[in-house]
Amino acid sequence: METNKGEIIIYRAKNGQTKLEVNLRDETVWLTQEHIAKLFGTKRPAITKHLNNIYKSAELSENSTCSILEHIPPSSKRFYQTKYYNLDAIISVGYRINSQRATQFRIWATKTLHDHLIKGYTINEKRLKQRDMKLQELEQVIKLFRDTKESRLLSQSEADGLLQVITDYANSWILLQKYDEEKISIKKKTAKEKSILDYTKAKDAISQLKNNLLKKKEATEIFGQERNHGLEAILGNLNQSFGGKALYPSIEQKAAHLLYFVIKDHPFVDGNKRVGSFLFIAYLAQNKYLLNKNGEKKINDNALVALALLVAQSHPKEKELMVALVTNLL
DNA sequence: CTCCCAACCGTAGATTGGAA
DNA sequence: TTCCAATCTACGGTTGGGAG
Repeated sequence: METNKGEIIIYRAKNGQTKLEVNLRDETVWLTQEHIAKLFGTKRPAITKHLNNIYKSAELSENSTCSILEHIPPSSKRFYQTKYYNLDAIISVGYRINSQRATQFRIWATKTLHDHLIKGYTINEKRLKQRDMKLQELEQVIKLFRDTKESRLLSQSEADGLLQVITDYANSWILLQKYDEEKISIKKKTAKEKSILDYTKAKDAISQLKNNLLKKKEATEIFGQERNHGLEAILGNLNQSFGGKALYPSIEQKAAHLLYFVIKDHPFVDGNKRVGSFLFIAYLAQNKYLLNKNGEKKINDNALVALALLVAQSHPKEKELMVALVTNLL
C-alpha cells in the first residue's frame, strides 16, 4: 500500500511505480478520467466507457460520485473545469478494467474488503455479547429487587434507593447500547488504586464510627467487634497479588469486593452492613473516587443502604452479579 | 466581438482476446 | 470457430483564456 501526499492509501502496483496525484475533498479521493486511466495502466476512452456503463446500470449515481472541479494543469497557467470522480467510481472502474495494474488493484481491494469484513464481524460479535450479558444482569437485579421488596425487608426510602440503583444500572446498560450504535463513546473505567486500605487504618475508622454511633445511641458495645480476625482476612484477600499482579486491579473492583465480603462474610459480631458500607465509602474517599465531577456522591446514601441490603439478601451464587452491579455504579 | 488553442469529455467503429 | 465484452484509434464537441 502506498501513502501519497494526500495521505490516502490506494495501493501499490507490483513494480512499486504507481504514483497518484490526489485531491482531497470530503475525505475521499477525486481523479480525472485521465488519472484513472494512468492509475490502471489503460487509456482514457476505456475509462469513459466503463464509467458510462456504471452509471447506466445504476451501480453508482453520477451526482454523488462525479464532481466538476477547477484545476490548473502542470504546463498551463489557466483554470480548467474538469470532471473528477471519487473513490467509489474509481473502485468500480477498477473492477471492470482488464489490465495488469487493475488485477493488482483487485487483489488488494479484495483482501482489504475481506479483512474489514472479518474484523468488523469480530468487533460486533464481542459488543453484542457484552450487551446481552448486561441485559441479563439487569434482569437478575430486577428479579432480586422484586424478591427483596416482597419480603418486606425494605422501608420506603430504602426501596427508593434501590430503585435508584436499578435506574442507574439500567442507564449504564443503555449507555452501552448507545455505544454499540456508535452514538457516544464511553471510556472503560479502570481507575488505579492510589492508596490501599490496610488493617490498622480500617480498625481506626471503625472505632471512630462506633464512638459516633454510641453517642447517638444507634449502636451497642458489640457493634464492630471483630470475629476471628475476619476483617483482617478480608483485607488480606483484597490486597493479595499473584506474581506482582493485583488480584483486583481497579478501585471499582476492589471497592465492590470490599462491600460484598464485609456484608456477606460477617466479620463482625454486629453491624456488618453498616461497617461494610462505611468501609466502602472510606476506601473510595481515600482514593478520591467518592465524588463525581460535579462534587456529588457517585452513590447516594439511600442507594448505598439499599445496595447493602441487596447484597445481604443476595444468594452466594449471585456474587459476581452483585460485584458487577456495584462496579457499574461507580 | 471572433477566432485560435489547450485541455478536457464522449463516442463510433475497428481490433483484440478469452470463453463457449 | 463464433460471440461478446474490453480496449484502442480517431475524431468531434465543449470550455474558457488570450490574441487580434
